Amino acid sequence: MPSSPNISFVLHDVARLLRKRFEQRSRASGLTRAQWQVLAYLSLHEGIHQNKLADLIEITPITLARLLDKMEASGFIERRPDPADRRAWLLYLKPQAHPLIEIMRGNGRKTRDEAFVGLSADAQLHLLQTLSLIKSNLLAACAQPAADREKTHG
Amino acid sequence: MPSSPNISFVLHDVARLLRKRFEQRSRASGLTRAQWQVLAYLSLHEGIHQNKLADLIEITPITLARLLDKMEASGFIERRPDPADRRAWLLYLKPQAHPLIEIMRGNGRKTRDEAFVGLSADAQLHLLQTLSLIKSNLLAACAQPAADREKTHG
DNA sequence: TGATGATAATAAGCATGCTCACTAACAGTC
DNA sequence: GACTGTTAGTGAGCATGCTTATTATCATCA
Repeated sequence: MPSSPNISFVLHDVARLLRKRFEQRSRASGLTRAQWQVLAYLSLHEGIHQNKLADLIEITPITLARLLDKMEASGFIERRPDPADRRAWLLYLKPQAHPLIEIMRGNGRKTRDEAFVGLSADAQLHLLQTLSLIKSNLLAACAQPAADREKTHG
Repeated sequence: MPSSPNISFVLHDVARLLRKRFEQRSRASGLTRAQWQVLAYLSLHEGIHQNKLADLIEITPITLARLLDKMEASGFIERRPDPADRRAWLLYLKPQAHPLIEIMRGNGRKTRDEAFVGLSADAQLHLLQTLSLIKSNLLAACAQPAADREKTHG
């Protein structure tokens, strides 16, 4: 990066490359990385509302809705009306999604194995903890007004 | 993440949140994170070809071309014909881009400060080195055929 | 000089993420 | 029962990234 390599830019690059590699590997399955993430969370929370699932994944409800549209069309998931609330849907996996879960989990593992060559298990754990800390810092920051004129002179 | 939080997903989340926070802060400037990255690299390599700049940033040439279209329309950069090659452009900053560089650098610094609360300078350096290693692993991996059927049974 | 292949840039089309705006339904309250 | 505010989901439109394909030009070799 400019002057010294900027940690934010490198982090972005790593995220982009992880996605790219995962999708190179998963092209045949019909699932993208984002869709796989939805499936992974949903498999642990069947019957959830779109809203709550979006909260879990930490994306906006509309972003999730678009993903679900595609996954429903592909036959991976199912929206059932919520008998208690006519506005809402309950989300379920379709049977054909189940075998994919193991395959995609394997693809994720292979991709991580490639990415983490030269990193000990300890180093990986440490990285995960560091990233989790940064994530919670950012979640807190994003919730604040922010504004770009906070002590611009300081 | 499913079972144990998955390091790839967390990494993705962090990248997304970094971008989101940076753009919350920079909305007034007219530059997005990606455009700022282009500007930052370009400021160190004026007169470069689009091709070479895309290589530096490690995005595809078409992705860069779209960014440059917008930045040219906004008056931040300039494409000049290469007298030695009628296919190519030479890229230059426009004068009004220069003051933005310092502002955006400040925004980046503020965003990182928020993100890295609780991380020592040593820890940040360590993180940068770890991410750089992962990035080079992934760059190498992405260049390989990959295929999703490499010892699926193993 | 003319064919062959490589290279610079762009076009088309998809995926994922956002903000902002909207509809429909719910939950209270008067 | 009507009014108000909140909530679930979606539509429109933008930004960034990719793959694949196309055009124009260059570079080489016969």
